[in-house]
Amino acid sequence: MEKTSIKHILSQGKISEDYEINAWVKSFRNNMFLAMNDGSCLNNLQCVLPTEKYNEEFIKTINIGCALNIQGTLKESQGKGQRVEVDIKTIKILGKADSEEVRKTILSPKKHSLEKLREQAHLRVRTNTFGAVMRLRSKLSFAVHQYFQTESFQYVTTPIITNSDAEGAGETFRVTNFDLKAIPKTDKNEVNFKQDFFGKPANLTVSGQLEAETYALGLGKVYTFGPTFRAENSNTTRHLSEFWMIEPEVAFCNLEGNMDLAEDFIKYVIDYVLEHCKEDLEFLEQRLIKEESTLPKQQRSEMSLIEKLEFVTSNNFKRVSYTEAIEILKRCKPNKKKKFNFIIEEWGADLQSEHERFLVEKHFKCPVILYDYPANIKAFYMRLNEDNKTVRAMDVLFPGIGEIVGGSQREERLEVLVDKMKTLKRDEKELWWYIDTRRFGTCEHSGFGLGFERLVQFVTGMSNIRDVIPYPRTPKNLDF
RNA sequence: UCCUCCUUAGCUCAGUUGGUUAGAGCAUCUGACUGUUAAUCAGAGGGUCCAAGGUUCGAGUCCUUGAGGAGGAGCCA
Repeated sequence: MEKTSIKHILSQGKISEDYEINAWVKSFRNNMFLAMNDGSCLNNLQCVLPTEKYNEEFIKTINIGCALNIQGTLKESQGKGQRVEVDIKTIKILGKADSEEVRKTILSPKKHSLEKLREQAHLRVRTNTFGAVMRLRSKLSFAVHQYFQTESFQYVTTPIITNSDAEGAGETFRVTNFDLKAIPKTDKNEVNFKQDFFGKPANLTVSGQLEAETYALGLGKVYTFGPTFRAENSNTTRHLSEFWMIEPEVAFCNLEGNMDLAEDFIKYVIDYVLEHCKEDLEFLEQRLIKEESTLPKQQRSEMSLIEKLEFVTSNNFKRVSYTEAIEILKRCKPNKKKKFNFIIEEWGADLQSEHERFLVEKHFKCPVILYDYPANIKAFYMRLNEDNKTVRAMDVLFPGIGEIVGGSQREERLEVLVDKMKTLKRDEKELWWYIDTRRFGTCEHSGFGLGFERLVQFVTGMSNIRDVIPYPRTPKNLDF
């Protein structure tokens, strides 16, 4: 007999046919009813044990958490909670789970806080919530590749170890082979990197953008999807030290095209999971409703999870220039009544998350793309506008999670780029290869970075980014 | 990194102005149960009160420091 996934049995199983499954026990009621789950889908398969055929000793070894092999016949369920169930013909215990030990873990059949589940991250994937989140994460990554591949983008893997920390995107983790107890020093008592593995300082990447740009200027349309490392001491529900980032980069494309791409891409992947992960989304939606039921009505979400996702895919993102945003913020109530911690007084102010949240959640009530920011608050590689004071930058802002995409049209003019690097004291020698591309057939090009975990957060409704990645890495946390 | 709050049984939490032997629900164990749905019913066991130091006749409770966690801010994706 061929082994079958529970997903297949529940969706396409035929009554009176025999099936074989390998799965874990989710609950065992009345010494008779086994709720089995193999991770292929949210729902369990009920398997009914003919109690008279097995002795007490054997039945006692079956516990929550056990891995079992079951063969049996599919039939209509006599009980009410499920459509079909399996009458067990043979049952084998593949892996035991001692109930005294199980009760100390989050496998024990009761409610557990998300913090407790995080402490047992190796077991939390066996819960309904994390099973749903991780299946959605998997489908979302597939949708990411599917979108770009059907749009004729080439997948590029940019280096994880880099020699540059000049990208300006954040603090880096150092990579070294040195014996930390005896670090070689120079005559001037500085670290002698010539003796390190690469012969120069090495870091984990904070962004594949600069490398991706060079590849776009050859392959035309490229995207990266890989791990990214930031050593900032950020302790928030939106930051990880190790996260996955998607960075498309397109030659012969201006900022408008970039915004179109970001919007189309996000809508595509959300549509994809709405179509392919309905069951898991419905479960997460119910979970959210239960979670919010303890809150006062004003703090509850106006839309359910699926309504929110459908709203995003069926409405245009509101595109607002930085200058327009400042005008709106200057005139808005919380600014006039000094409810903001940072009062907006004049053009040029950096927008704080309270301002972004006001625009997205209160003023426009839909995803917002802000563009054309003041040059002096943005990175060196962003293209300077004709006004000489703004750059072609854009941020996509989402309700609840803030900035989900940050991107720009890149500065393709050699002189302007080099001038900018001089002003901002960037090391031109280190980025010679990046500058070089502006010498040989330079062209208008654009791209953006999208934090994959923030996307998973938005789609699953999980409020903490640590709950949408298998093993979160954050300051002071490296437990698995 | 800054601000606020939290840390008591396997889990979630209560614990009065500092005062005998630290409680509850769930989970676990034992027993009952052939149609259960987080099964139910009866009984039992289970504690380094986060750590170190201090105040006190006496500290789960007060003070100091440290470690973790949560929320918010900054940085950002």
